[in-house]
Amino acid sequence: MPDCHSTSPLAVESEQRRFDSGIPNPFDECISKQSAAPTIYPMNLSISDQDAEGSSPCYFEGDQTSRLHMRLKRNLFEGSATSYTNRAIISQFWKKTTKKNSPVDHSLFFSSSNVSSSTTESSQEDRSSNSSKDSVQDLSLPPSEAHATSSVEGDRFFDEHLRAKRARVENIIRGMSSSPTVAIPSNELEKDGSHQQGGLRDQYKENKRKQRLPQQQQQQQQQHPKNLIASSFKKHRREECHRLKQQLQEMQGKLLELQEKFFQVYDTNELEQEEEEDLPDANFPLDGTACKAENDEDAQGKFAHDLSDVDHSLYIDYVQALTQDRELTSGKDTTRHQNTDRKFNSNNHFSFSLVEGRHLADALKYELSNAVAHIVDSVVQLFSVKPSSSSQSFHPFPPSRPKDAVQSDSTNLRMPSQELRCPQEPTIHQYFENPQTFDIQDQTEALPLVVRKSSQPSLVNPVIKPPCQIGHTSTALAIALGSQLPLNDLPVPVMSYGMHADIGHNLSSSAKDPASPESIDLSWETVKLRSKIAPHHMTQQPYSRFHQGPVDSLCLTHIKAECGDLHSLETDSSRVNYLSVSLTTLYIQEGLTPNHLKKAKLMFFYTRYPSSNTLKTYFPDVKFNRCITSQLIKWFSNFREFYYIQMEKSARQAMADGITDTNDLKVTRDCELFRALNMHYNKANDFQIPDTFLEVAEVTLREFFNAVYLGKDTDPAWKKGIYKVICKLDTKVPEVFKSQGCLQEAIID
DNA sequence: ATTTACCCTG
DNA sequence: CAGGGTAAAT
Repeated sequence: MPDCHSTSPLAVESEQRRFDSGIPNPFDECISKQSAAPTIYPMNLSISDQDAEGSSPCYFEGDQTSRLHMRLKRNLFEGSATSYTNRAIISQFWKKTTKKNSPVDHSLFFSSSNVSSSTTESSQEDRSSNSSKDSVQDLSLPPSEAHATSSVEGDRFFDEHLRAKRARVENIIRGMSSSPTVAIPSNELEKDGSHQQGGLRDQYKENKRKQRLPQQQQQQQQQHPKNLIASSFKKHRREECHRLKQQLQEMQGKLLELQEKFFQVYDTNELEQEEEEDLPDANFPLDGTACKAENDEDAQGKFAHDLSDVDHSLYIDYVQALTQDRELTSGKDTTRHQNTDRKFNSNNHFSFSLVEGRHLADALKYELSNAVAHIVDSVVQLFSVKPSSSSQSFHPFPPSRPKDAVQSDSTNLRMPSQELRCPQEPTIHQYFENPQTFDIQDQTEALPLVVRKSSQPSLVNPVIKPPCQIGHTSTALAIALGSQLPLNDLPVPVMSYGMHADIGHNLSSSAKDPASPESIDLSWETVKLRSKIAPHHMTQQPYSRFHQGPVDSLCLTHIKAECGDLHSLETDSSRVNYLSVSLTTLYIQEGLTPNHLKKAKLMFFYTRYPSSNTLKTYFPDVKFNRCITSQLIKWFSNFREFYYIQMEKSARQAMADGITDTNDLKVTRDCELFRALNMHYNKANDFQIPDTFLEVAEVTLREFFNAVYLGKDTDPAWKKGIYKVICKLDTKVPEVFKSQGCLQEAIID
């Protein structure tokens, strides 16, 4: 398969592209996703794709809180990375608390929200047939009564304020509930007698509503008097659902206007944002009652998407602000709390009482500490395990993940269940699945490659037990421990691949086909991209810590170059994430090893210009990516460099020796040139250099001799022609090199 | 604009 | 052997 020198680069590139396109690389897939949506989140707090999937049914059979939960989690993906940790934790907390006592949490988060309180009522009605009257009454209770368990000091300071605020909000709610266009199927709200033709409603109907509502809605409003709507809705609930939603939109619009009026103190900037949210919001909470009552799945699915994203972020911001407030003021500074409450009340449909906020803050702190403790325990457990011990003791991941990785291996890399998995894992599991095809020396030698350069692995005498005698995970652990590297110095560069692949690809996993061709070749661009991300985003990137490690150990030149500016990005905030990810990296440890280098050198006897495809064929145990490929190509480039230098030197020596006829130039196993080459490519002298290589060397030597003899060396590009000739002399590498035991077998030759 | 190869240095 | 600069190729 020799090809001329001039076309070799092209061939290499084209072959590589073909390979990349033909073989789906999970890593590349993840990279592409990541590049499309760079938000990151820690492994241990990662959210499954199912959770992120907006159409996941599990969130539609639940109550509004479940939907909100989903929306919150989705916001975690879509939001900025700056606060993802907190948000993820909050999401966890949310899930946990809503499972335990969702009704309470309803009121916890929504009790004082005019919008969501109706939702709460409806949810409770659906479940327990409680009258809305009772619910409203609950809402009317002061915080101290509504949450009798609260013992937080300083509640009294806010009772008056909160009571007044709640009273006003409830008044508005009642007014809204009694509106003729309210699409509440049940009569509870009407029965409770609390509905009034509120002056506020009329006021806004006259002043603002017509300006804000779409034309279509105004027409509908005129076409359907309140009684007609109520009756027709009862008779034809499903048929009227669409119209109902429009009416609910209208209600929502009025509600927003009421909020604006009610909290008119607040700036106009965020009001604009609210107006943008007008339409999506319109379908949400109030109509949740109607839709749930009529059991309209379509509407439910729509509603699940209609909770404004701003609500989530604002909610989280509110939680953060509330927590901060509490820590700063210890419940004494009422002004700050009031400001916080009012701010979020005005711009958000969420609302908290102080007591509720404190409950939430406490719960969040508890969950945070638990999460940290769990991670620390996992790490301690991991690194207290001895290499020879069982692997069962180390399972930083959900139990299904490694199993899944093993099962799927590299055969079906597009399985949705794998999208969250680090794409490097299959390789490790490949390793474990076929230990005989891997040389454990590869792994043990990989890390000290730079640390102790002098060590030369013996091809004939493998020292280390085959990995099949060692637990799988503990083998990986042994690799890490055997390297005698501190945790911080675990080999990094390849890991950063896995990490940044993990980091963001989930965000767009549903949006981008992982197998799409354009998503394959983006891995390296992603590395570059991430290296240029603003520091405040990088601070939470778990792999930033790794870059102080022995980067050279895995010889990933480009990563070293590209990510060099990440050295200064270590932050304590990444510690937890770093720990969790470092566990992952034990699995995805890979790279070119000294044995790979030795093998490449032996391959050089057959091919001087191997294509990337050839390299991939003959290094089946290497998880190829751009960096690995570049490294291998660079190796051969270095081989060629040395080779041609030796040739030129020998040719000049021959000319200095008075040789005039190229036929007198011979390359034998006894000559100086051969010894130099053998020393370089076959230092252990345990490989029988093929005769074809001697012939190639002889041709090369003659080419150099002729060039020098003819004085072509004055031309700066005088070697090009020689390269062109030599590249055609590549011969096929023996098949034995494809197998893992190739070194031993080849040596026997 | 990106990739690749060559060349040089350490 | 890796890193970096440069130029050529795509």
